[in-house]
Amino acid sequence: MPPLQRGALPPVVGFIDMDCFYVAVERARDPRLLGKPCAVVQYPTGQRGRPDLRPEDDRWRTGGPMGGIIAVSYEARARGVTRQMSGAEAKKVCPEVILVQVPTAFGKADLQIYKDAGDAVVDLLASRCDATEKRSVDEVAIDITGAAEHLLASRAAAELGAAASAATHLADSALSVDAAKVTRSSARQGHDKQQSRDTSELADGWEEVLRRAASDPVAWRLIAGAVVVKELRQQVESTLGFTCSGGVATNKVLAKLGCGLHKPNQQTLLLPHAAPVLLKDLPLDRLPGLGGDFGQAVKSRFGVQSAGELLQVPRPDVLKQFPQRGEWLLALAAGDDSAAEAVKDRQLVKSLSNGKTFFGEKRLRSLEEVDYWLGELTGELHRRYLQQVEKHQRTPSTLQVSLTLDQKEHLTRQQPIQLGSQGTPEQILQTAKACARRAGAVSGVISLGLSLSNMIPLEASSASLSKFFGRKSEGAASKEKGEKPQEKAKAKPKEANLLGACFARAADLLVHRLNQRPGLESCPASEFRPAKGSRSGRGCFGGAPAEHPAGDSERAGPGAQVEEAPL
DNA sequence: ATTTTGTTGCC
DNA sequence: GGCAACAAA
Ligand SMILES: Nc1ncnc2c1ncn2[C@H]1C[C@H](O)[C@@H](COP(=O)(O)OP(=O)(O)OP(=O)(O)O)O1
Ligand SMILES: [Mg+2]
Ligand SMILES: [Mg+2]
Repeated sequence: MPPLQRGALPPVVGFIDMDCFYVAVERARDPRLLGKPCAVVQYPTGQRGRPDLRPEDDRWRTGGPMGGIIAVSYEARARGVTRQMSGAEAKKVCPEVILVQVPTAFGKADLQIYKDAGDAVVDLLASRCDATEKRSVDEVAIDITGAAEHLLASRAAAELGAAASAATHLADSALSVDAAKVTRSSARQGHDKQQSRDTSELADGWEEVLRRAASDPVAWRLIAGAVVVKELRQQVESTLGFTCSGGVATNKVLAKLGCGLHKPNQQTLLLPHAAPVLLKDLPLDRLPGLGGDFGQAVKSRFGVQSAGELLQVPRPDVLKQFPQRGEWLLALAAGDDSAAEAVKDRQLVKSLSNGKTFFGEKRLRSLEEVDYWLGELTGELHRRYLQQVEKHQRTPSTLQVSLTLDQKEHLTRQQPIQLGSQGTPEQILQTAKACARRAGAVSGVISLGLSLSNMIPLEASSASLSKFFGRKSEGAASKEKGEKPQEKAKAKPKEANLLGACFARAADLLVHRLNQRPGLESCPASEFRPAKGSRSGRGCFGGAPAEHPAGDSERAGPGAQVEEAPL
């Protein structure tokens, strides 16, 4: 990997998470919400033929059913409002709370305004980053090694130190370590440990850090990274009007962990020496991949609660209980770089999906009803598909239908679809119906979902290809957003697959080398199987397999699927 | 009684 | 390539 070869030094990784994001998007549209306790709700978007609520309509909810809360302002959090509450419950604990309903289109929630806002953040960040990875609608991981090194070379050390320390929490400060002790569920709600931002706390520890960093190149680059993140956050706020929190560390896991320690509108630097301090009492479920059944199994298997406790378990015991993932697990609990994937350069989503659930009485009882809702879902997805063609010159090649039937059975059916640049809703609907028929969707349908995936570039113009190669291999800020270079789609009946076929292999290798590193990485779910019937409160829409990562030889791999020993 | 997106294992 | 399961925001 020519451009970013940095010898043995680890990269400088930043992580950005927007503050109460959907609320922030609504506040940017309607400043009356600024400073007020408010929340965004999804009204149970049910019946056929109800008028849609467009983004520009008055969407404040005052009476009737209030829907479920999906985002909460910090003012409302302080008064006890939480996600997952119903609007009515929120009104009980906080009568002043303003509830804004998400727009609807095609008879269902329409999240487009939030997606657009999230994309704008990614675009802005990408201007200064070596790699920009969209992690969710409101999160971005960034490789800022280049920008940090540039600052180191162009600004005086004292100036950098002053700028970083004035704006950045240290992850091993007393306040940070306290913030790390709360479990995932309480951390998500926001708590006082995260919020106090007086300067005496910020100063805590910085003097010594700056002294020691003089002879520590890794630390110095990270400190410069904190300045980069500070500037990027400022730019996001002034350009887009959203505040966010930031984290800086040598890998994605730690950067994200740091990011979550102080919110809203704050940032945290997690230097290598702080990792053990922070992880010692960190509840295991705060680590990525351990927030679900697997994390619970790890906890109960060893009788541990924190990452520090897990590290006390004799290594052979861990490896015996979790042969495939034991090494990864221990590296993760230690905050080791080898447990985290490199920051990928992917600025766009890999799939477009939507879905709707039909509870109880609303269960779909006939083929006619199923087809009606497939039509509504198709309408929305087609609109989004056209947007991808226009804005990003790419088209999906797989359609997946997912549905839940009466007895909780969940099924998916997929098939290739050729939409090119001018696909029609009818084309999507016909394919969707075919999939639904194969799945046996006739009556007792509790949920329906559609997904378009396997995005491929439209138009194998030599321009788009050489752009891809040229920019990437020079390593300079590439504006490519991460589509698969192999397999070009025909924009029109013409344009065959010539260049695409020629370059597919080389492009694949190149992308792979830029995006992947060897090592432990990844956090799958083998070696742990949930109890038989234990699939109760989970989501309905199985996502679409977006694409194959063209797996590099040695993963923790399939082959030896090992059942965990019973308790 | 939510709606998305991404990953991995297995065939 | 197709499908199920899991994890996350
Ligand atoms: N379970 C969910 N269902 C639907 N939408 C969700 C869910 N979780 C999160 N979202 C949406 C709404 C959020 O504003 C947005 C970003 O999530 P997240 O970062 O976890 O919280 P947040 O941005 O609202 O607050 P915070 O300031 O704590 O980050 O994604
Ligand atoms: Mg957020
Ligand atoms: Mg988030």
